[in-house]
Amino acid sequence: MDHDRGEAAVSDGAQFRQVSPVRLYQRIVEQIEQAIARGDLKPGQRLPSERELVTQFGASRPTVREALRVLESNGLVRSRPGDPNGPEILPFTPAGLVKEMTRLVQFDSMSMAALISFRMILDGSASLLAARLRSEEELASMEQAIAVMSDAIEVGYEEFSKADVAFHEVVALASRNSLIEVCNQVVRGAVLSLISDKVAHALNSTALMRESLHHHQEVLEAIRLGDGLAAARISRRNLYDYYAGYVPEDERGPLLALVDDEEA
Amino acid sequence: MDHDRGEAAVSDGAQFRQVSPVRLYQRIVEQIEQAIARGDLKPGQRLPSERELVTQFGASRPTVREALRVLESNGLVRSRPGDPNGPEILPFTPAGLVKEMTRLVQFDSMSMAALISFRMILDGSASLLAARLRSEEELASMEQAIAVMSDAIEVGYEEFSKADVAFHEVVALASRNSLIEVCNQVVRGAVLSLISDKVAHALNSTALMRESLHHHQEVLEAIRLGDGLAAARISRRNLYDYYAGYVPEDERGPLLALVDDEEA
DNA sequence: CGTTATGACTGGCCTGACCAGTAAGCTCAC
DNA sequence: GTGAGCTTACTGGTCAGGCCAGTCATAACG
Repeated sequence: MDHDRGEAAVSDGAQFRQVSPVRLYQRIVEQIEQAIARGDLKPGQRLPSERELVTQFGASRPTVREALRVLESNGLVRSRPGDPNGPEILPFTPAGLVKEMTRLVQFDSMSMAALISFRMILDGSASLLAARLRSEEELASMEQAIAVMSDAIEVGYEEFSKADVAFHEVVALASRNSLIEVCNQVVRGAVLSLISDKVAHALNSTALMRESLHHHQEVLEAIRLGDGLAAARISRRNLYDYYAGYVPEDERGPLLALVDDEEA
Repeated sequence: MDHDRGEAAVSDGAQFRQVSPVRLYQRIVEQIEQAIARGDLKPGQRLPSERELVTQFGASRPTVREALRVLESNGLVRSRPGDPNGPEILPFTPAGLVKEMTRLVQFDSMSMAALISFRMILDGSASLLAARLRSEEELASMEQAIAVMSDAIEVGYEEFSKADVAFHEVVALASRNSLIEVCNQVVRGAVLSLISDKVAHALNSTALMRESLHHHQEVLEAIRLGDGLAAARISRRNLYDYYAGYVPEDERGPLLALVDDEEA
């Protein structure tokens, strides 16, 4: 029989944290990360050379290198062979976020419906914010993107799709929210990569491209007028019309729930 | 004089991509990442031991280790010393995303306003979808979560906050969109970790908690009635009221743009 | 039959070395 | 003096081999 003698007293007492052995390379990563976060190391500045870091940290070169590889994969520094100035501190970019988001979408096996639903939300919100926050320059960029789309219809779907993406990028930019920008970009990429094979055939018709162009013009018009709700609604409906075909019928409920905004 | 002989012909011809030397360890990372993404390696499964990987990849141990450290820092695998089964494939967690976001905000490459704005969009959309898609069970869970919040007011902010999170989790779940769920969780985590120090003092008042509870009840009521637009609007406004104080006044424009939905 | 020792693994870390680059500084011809 | 070219002292990328402290399965032991 277990009498649980002794141990009980201990477990009743102080709270112990889970102790996990911290690798040496992690310590190094932390120190450099904090130095960057504190601003002691600014983008463009250089880290000491690997061999110099070895002496400063008191670790071996492989260990220091492991730390540098981790920092590098996180987009914080970059090492170039032969560079006498040592590894460079990189400016902050959302590249890491993009990578993580992409992983999320890839590994977590999102359903097509979830992706498109999310895209409708993001693009709709971007349109709404763009309608209310856009500058004249951004509006001009959108008009220009639309013009490019219009011209691209003659060239082919390849070009048209590029111009299409460009338009959405400008709208996302005008929303003044880098998170929307990043997420939209990732989700759009994921959706496109999932249907790229089918879409080339399905949409390679000037009629469909013209219709798509028209829809985009409607969004643009709403943005021009500053009518955020309309811009969002039209934007969502466009996406639904585009992509609903790629979603099994019994999974379209969540998509429709985002379209029927006119509640009446 | 430069006559640009020869080179011109080349640069006029084929398009060359920027060539960047790919490190050996990156190749290894890619291969393992893809194997996981493809599903060849599932969470819980084990990688061969480092020495075994050395022979399989034909690289040296330091190189293989660099690859493993990168994968480990990305939360894909975990190595335990002495484990005879080799490194373990981990299930996906959004922890990396949270880290990335907080980093971006800390390094000033993303504004707090963007984070909160995004949270308003996500939570609003989740509420909207929940109002239109929720089952009776989910509605009951929400009511229960609200009840817990109500009780927690007496206990303290710690408990209240937990119940608060639980409510939002249920709403996100009811939106039937795992992307919303995860992103919402990530953004919420990032926001909380960034203001955790201030919030404990600011909100530790039963009056404020009561007000918050009341707001949540309003959202719940809208969800019960199936009024998606109202649920979304109230949800966004609540978040604004909560968090606007943490955003500099001159950056609140984008937030207000998400609140003023009643358009005249 | 339970317990304990043993040995064959594991990953963490180190030393020392070689190579292919880079760029600064030097030399030397002009 | 000044510019072009070479030398050299670095850089990071990679490797081979080794030591240590853990872990775990198994075999020997009580």
